[in-house]
Amino acid sequence: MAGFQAPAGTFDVLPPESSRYEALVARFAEHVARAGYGSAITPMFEDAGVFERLGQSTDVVRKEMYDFEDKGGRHLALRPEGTASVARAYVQRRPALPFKAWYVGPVFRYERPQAGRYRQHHQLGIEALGSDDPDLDVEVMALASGFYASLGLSQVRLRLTSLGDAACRPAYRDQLQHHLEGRRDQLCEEHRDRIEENPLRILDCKREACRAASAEAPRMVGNLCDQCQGHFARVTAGLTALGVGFDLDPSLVRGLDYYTRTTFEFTSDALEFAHSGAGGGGRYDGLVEALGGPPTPGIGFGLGIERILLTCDAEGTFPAPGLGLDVFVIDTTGGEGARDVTARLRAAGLRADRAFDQRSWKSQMKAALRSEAPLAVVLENGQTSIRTLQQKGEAECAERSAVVEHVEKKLGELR
RNA sequence: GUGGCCGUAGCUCAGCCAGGUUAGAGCGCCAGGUUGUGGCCCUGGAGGUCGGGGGUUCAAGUCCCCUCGGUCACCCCA
Repeated sequence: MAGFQAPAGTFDVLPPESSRYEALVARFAEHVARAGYGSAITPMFEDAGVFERLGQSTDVVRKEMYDFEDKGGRHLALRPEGTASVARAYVQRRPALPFKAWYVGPVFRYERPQAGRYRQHHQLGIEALGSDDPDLDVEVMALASGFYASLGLSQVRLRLTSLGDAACRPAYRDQLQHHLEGRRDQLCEEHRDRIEENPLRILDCKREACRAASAEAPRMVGNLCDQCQGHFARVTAGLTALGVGFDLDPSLVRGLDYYTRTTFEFTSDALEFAHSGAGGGGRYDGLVEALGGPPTPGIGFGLGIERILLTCDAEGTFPAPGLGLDVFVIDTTGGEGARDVTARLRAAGLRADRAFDQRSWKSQMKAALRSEAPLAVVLENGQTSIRTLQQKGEAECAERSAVVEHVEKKLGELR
C-alpha cells in the first residue's frame, strides 16, 4: 500500500465501470441534442472572480473553492460548478440567443469526503440563455426528468419552488428576517447569528429548533409579485401538461445564491438522505449581468454523475455495458498465429482480443469465456477451428486463410 | 471544518480485547490432474514493508501517540 494514492476525495474509474460513465454521457448527449442543445467545452479553471460572482454567502464559493495563484500571479480557481463558466463564455463570445448548450466534466470542491461526496465529482448539465419564457423552464426540467426516466429510474422526484426575483425577493427577505428575529433564541446555535446573512437558508435547516421556529414563517411562494406568480403558474401548468411529476417544496433552498424564480432539485428516494440529491438547477436571471454581460435571463441544471450511478445501483438499473467483443483468439502453437489472425479480424472491423504469454489452453479458454465474446478462434497444431463460447457446441474447422469470413458468417448466424 | 468507527494478499475478511514459533481463509491468478482440449471438481504454486512514522516492551499485526486514507453523522451539496 506504499506509494502514491489518488488524492483524498478523488477516485479512478476503470473498466468495466468506465464504460458505464461513457454510456451515461452518450445517452445524455443524445437526449439533449434532440432538444437542440449543443455541447460547450469550457476550461476547468477560471479567474476566481467568475465564481465569486455566484454569491458570497454560498459555501461552495466561500469555503470550498480550490483557488490558487498561477505562475503569472493570476488568482484562479478550479470550477466548483458548471454554470458560471458557460455564462462567462456567453458574455465573452456572445453567441446568438437563445443559446442552448450542454456540458460534462469534473467539478471541484474542497469538502470532507464521504460516500457519494467527493472533492472531484462529475456533472452533466445544460444551460439555456436568453429567454425568460416559462416554457423554457418546463423544457429544461422535462429534459432532466426524461433523462432519469430513460435510465430506468423511477424513484427520482422533482422538487420545485419559486424564489422570486429582484422585485419581490428583497421584500420577502425583510419579512422573513423580521419573523425570525422575533424567534432568534429559538433557533439552533449555528443559525442564530446568520439571520442577516441568509435567512432563507434557515428554512432548510434540519434541526428541530430551527424547524419549529420557521414552521410558521412566511414562504416565498406565498409572497411572489404578480409577474413571478404568473411565471410560476405557467411553469407548473406546463409540467402538468407534459406529464412531468413534481412536488412543490416551499422550503427548498439551493446552495448557489444566483437562483431566481424557478428553482428545483432532483432527489432519489432510493439513496441515503446525506447524498440523495441527484441534481438540481433553476433560473438565474441576474447571473450574466453579474458577470459583466447585458441583462440576460437563463436557466439550467447540473446532475451529479456519481449520484446518478449510485441511484442506478440502488434501483438495479443501467448496468455497465460490456466491451462487446466479437471473438477471442486462442493459440497453443506459440503466438504468431494469434498475432496474425487477431490483426486480420480487427482489420475487418471485428472486435477481437486474444491471450498473451503463451498460457495454457485452459487458461486461454478461461480468458475467452470471461471476455464474453460469443466466439473463439482456436489455433492448434495444423488446425484452425471456431467455437461458440456462450454455450457448448461443435467446433467447426476452418481454413486459416478464410477465418475472417468464417467468423463473420458464424456471427451472423448467432444474431 | 467538528465528532464516531475502520485500514491485514489483487478482492472480501479472520487474527488484535487478555502482546510470544515461519501471519491465515474464501474468491481471483498461475501450473498440473479430471472433464468431450470449456465454466464444476481435485492437487500444487505465486502473491503480504499487517496503510505510513514514532514510542512502550526481551518481544508489537496485536498496546500508546502522530500521520495518511476510507466510512458514518454534522455542516454542506451533485
